[in-house]
Amino acid sequence: MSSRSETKKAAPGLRRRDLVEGILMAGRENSAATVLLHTAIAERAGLTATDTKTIDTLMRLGRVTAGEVAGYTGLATASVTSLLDRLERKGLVRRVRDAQDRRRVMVEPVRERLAGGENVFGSIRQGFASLLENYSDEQLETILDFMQRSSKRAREITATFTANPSSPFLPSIKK
Amino acid sequence: MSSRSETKKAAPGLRRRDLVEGILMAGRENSAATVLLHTAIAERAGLTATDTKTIDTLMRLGRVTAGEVAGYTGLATASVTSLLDRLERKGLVRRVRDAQDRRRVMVEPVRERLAGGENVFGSIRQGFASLLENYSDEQLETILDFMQRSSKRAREITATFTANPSSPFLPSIKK
DNA sequence: CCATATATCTCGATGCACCGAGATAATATC
DNA sequence: GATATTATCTCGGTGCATCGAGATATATGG
Repeated sequence: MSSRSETKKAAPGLRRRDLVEGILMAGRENSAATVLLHTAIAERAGLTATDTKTIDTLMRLGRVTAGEVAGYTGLATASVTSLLDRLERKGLVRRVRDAQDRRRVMVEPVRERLAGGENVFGSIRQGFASLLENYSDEQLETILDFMQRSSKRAREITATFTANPSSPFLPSIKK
Repeated sequence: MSSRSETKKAAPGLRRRDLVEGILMAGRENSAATVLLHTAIAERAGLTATDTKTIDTLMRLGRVTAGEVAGYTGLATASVTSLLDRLERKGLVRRVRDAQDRRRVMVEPVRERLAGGENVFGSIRQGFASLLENYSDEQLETILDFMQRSSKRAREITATFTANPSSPFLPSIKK
């Protein structure tokens, strides 16, 4: 793509400023590609953005109440009911009545269904795993460290958005 | 963070397997965080998934026709019209009649509006840029190389989905 | 137990992205 | 220069996620 100082492998010899610039650009590129991939997967499975967001949350947290789902998604409880209906009908989550407080409905992900090696996620995993063969152990450590810091930072930035509803976005967006 | 066994080459195969495993896990984590961030941004700006997808395409390709937007998004032309109406009303894209073929409408991104340093994207960039100060030049080269390969791979996988409508996804998804 | 609070669900209504079919305007073909 | 083709738009309609208000069931406190 951007063939400045067309060196072949990574980019040896680039000055640090160029490296930083390149990584930031690659980061945007990577974000866009990630979103497109997720969108394609969701579309294939007939899931809305809210559906996948909920599934991601459940995969992270395990088992939460329906009310907590409302909190995480920002939906009205009526909407959560139909959201969970959708997901349960597809076999992606399970509703379990809480034994302690039987008003509550616990929601849990059906992990076999979501992370099994025989579905898309398995083949995607394989696709990315093969990329890693090109790197030394030290390099893998660097990559791992960066990815962990990077997603932590992404979550921090996301939090500033969702927490502070009046933070600036695009200048004067018209509805 | 990774203050685990500082053994250097004790069990090379095993250690490496852990690294690979960790990176794959961090990758999922990172994907989820990225999607959440994008969703939060889009929501804040009142953009749908199709809107952001279109904007990403325009940022990549520059200027395309309305018909090409239909191709990239998979929308009917009627839907593209209202999609472009939405985006134009917000000042994010511009419609320009093609001088050569005046039936055609060229669509171009309003880059000042989308990538200016004073909006969210600028502050997000800043947030990620500061992460990079922790690494040596060699490490940055590794990170850059990996990110480039990674997004290339993501696009390849996405292509297999959109190209091959009957490839397997989740086992027996019920509508 | 009775009153009140809490968690989820049901129901009817609404908004909005999307679609198909036809209209409009410019271009290409003969 | 009549006809077919292409690119976009207009219009009416549809599906679906979401919502508010009220219903139902359970829990808690006096």
